[in-house]
Amino acid sequence: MIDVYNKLLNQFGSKDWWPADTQFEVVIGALLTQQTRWENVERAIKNLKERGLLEQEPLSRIDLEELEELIRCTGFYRQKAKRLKSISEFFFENPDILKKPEDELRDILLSLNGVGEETADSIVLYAADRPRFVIDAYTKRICMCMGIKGDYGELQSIFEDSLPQDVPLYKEFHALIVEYGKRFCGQKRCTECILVENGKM
DNA sequence: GTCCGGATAA
DNA sequence: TTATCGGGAC
Repeated sequence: MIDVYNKLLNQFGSKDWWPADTQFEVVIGALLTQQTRWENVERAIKNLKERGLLEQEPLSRIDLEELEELIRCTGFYRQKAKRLKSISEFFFENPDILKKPEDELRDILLSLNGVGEETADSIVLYAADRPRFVIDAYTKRICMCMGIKGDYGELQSIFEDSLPQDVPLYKEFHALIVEYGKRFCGQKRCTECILVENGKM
C-alpha cells in the first residue's frame, strides 16, 4: 500500500485535508459531509460559526427548524439537524470523549445515531488524531479494481497492516485517494488509471 | 439527468 | 439488499 501512497503523493502533492479550527468542528463536518460536496459543508459551517453555534452547548439547544435552515445547503437537512443536536448534546455531556482510547472511542461513536463506520473513523482520525484508516466509496472501488475484496473491516485491516501507524500519513493517504477517485474513477477514466496497471499494491 | 468526503430502517 | 433522505453543481 505504501507504493500506492507514494504514487498518489507524487501526482497530487500534499492535500492538507479537513481544515477546521476545533475538534468539534471536525465532528460536525463529518456528519454534514455525508453524501454531500465539501463546498456545501463549508457554507453550513460558516452559517453556524457566524452565529456562534459551532459549540457543544449552543448547538444542542438551538431550535430544530432554525438549524434545518442553516444547514439546508448540505442536503438531508432534516435528519442531519436532528443528528447534530443529539451529538452536540452528547459531546457537551462528555467533554473528554475524544481522549478515550481509539477502540473504545470508535465503539461509542458508532452507537450514536447518524454515525456509521466511515464517519466514526473520520472523527477518530481527523478530530481525535488517532490511527484509524478511513475506508470510503473510492477506496472500496480502487481496491476492487486491484482485485482486493472484503467488507469495511477487512479493507481497513489491509491498509493498517501494510502501513506504518502514522496519523499524518493516514490523513494524507485518504485525502489523496478521494482526490484521485474524483478525477479518475468519477470521470470513468479507467484507461488512464495509474494504480491498477501494475496490479498489486 | 447524474453525482456527492453515508446511515438507517425495513 | 433496497428505499429513503435532498439541495447544489454540472
